[in-house]
Amino acid sequence: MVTIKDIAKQLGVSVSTVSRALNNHPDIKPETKREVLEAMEKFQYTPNALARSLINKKSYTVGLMIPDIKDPFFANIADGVEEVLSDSGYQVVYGNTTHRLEKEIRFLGSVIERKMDGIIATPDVMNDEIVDLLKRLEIPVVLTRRRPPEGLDIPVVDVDHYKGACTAVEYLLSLKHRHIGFIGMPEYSFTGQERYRGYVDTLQAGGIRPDPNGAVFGGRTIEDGYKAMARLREQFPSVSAVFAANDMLGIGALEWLAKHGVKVPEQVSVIGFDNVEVSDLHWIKLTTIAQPRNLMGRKAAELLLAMMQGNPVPAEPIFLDTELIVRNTCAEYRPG
Amino acid sequence: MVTIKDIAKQLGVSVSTVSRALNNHPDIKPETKREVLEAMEKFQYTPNALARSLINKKSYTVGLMIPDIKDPFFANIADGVEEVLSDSGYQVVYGNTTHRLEKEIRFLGSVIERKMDGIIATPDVMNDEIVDLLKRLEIPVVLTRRRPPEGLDIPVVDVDHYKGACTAVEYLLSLKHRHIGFIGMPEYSFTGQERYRGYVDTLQAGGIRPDPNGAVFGGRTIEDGYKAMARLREQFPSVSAVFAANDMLGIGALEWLAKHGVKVPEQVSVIGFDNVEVSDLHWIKLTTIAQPRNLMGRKAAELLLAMMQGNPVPAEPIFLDTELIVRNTCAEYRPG
DNA sequence: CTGAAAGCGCTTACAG
DNA sequence: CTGAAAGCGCTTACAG
Repeated sequence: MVTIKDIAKQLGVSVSTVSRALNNHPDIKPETKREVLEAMEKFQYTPNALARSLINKKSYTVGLMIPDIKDPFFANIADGVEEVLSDSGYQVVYGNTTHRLEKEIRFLGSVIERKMDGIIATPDVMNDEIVDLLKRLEIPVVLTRRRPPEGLDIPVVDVDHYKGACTAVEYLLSLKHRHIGFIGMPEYSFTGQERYRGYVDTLQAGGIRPDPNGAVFGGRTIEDGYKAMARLREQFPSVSAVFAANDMLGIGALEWLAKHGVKVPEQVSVIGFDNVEVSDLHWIKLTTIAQPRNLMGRKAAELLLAMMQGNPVPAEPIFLDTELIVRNTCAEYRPG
Repeated sequence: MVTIKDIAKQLGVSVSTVSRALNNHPDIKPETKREVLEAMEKFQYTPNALARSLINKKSYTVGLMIPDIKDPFFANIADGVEEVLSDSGYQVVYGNTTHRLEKEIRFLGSVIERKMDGIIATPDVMNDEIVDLLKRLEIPVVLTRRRPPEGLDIPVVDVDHYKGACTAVEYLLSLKHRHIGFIGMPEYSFTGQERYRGYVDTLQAGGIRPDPNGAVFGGRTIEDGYKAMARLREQFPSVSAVFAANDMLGIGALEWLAKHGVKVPEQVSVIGFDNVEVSDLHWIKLTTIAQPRNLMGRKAAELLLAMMQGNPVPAEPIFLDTELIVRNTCAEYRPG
């Protein structure tokens, strides 16, 4: 491996001079600089980033902690993050934690040891241990998809789940539906709660008292949605439209309806949330609420960039707008 | 930030002693070691990995260069890679190159500068520039999904596309189909060629001369498959089964057939390749050839690990077996 | 403009 | 068992 010293020796100059050429320092004769640069080229010199970071106290490295890289949602965020960060000369180091606390802890340790300059994180769950570690980090942190606990002012970028849910239900209302069911995620899920809250509030704003039998909770998968739809039809037979808290649930509902000969959207309308790739498939064409996934990543990265440059942390969470994507699974209510 | 020096000062010992405690060096009194470790705990000392790497010439960092993290295929490989590497104490640094040569070059530069210990790479295309850079790396490299040029013995792990294609066509043959069409990827695609080769050879082995009108090439997407199916039916009207070189093409074909009232599998059978998530959807249930994606990542990582420990490079590429996944889109040939 | 020296945070012979 | 010293590859005052 060729170092700054080798180049210096070759040229009979000091390492300081070589370093100055490398760093575009003004205090160097253009002539000398040219010679050094040529020698570097010739000997295929590449600077050692580790040594540089050690001195500069800046590693140009950023951590990105996500629960599951296989989930297209996070893959898209990652893509957005990388887009802006790598253009600014940062290397992003992924921490794919597979929803395991132990992996999160390990990664956070790595972030400290490797002197990363900042981190964008979506902890699987925001428990005390994680919060504690996050506090100890001493570097800029931005949270995606999660809220910091009271008192800790870590900036956040997320989608406005509540508003998105309102949009979905308003759409159903505008289609004259009155018996609107809800298929939800597990009750402990924060995003699930927000979407449910949007559902309830919008119903009430529309003068409808939410039927206690109108909502079923408990999952995230197609299979969960399938079962939930079965349950919903049973306990809330008048249901003419359903708001599924995510697309997978919606697709599961669609599947149940298809298998049981219930026509969508003629007999039952379905709207989802997320705008997952699959939802646009010919056979599905699920009307849904799109989240700006790539944008979320970009925003988080821009925020982090600003913080790493010493700008103040925004006091308020950044909530990104969702978008209603009308496809084929919702229609105007027709009695009977 | 607390360093080894701070700990030493606190305890009135030398930095060597602290270092020895940190590294489980045998030459240290257990008593002393305990004290040092306690002090580290107390002052929340974390070693500086940059400084360590600089001396040890080992960064415990591995590069993973992939064309698109949003592609579930690569996300799954990445997951497999991370599974084994992070368990061995390595941090994996993703290089998401979005199919851009310039990003690949930049990432490879980063790999050198940051003194990564090895790299697993899927270059978008294997051109001279990339090959050149790969050669200059001086660290273990393993290729996934790509072949090294003649003469360069970089180890490879990939799926056996040829054999997978043979399996697919043999299955169709076993179903008594004789007029088997092929919907292919762009002709320059290596995997596309391999799968086409499997198609042609298996047909011939079955005593069927491939009809020149039986194959159409040109894409990878659902839309491409849709158009290709239209073309195939036109130029090869007797087609009773089609082998689509990937699932997206297969799904596109399915879509065309559905829209044109051609019953699958009663009138036309379709088999894909990849076993993409979507292919298992209720409405699709595409019979296909599964690639062991996670396993590919794991194998590549294990290989790299072995190489980083100084083991010799395997001379032959590692080809992983595919698996026929029978679902609902293929049936026995029925004339008429 | 240039070089010698100190230092970033650590490890590792070497001497005791 | 312990410490002083050299060194990993670089940067940056400081002096000239």
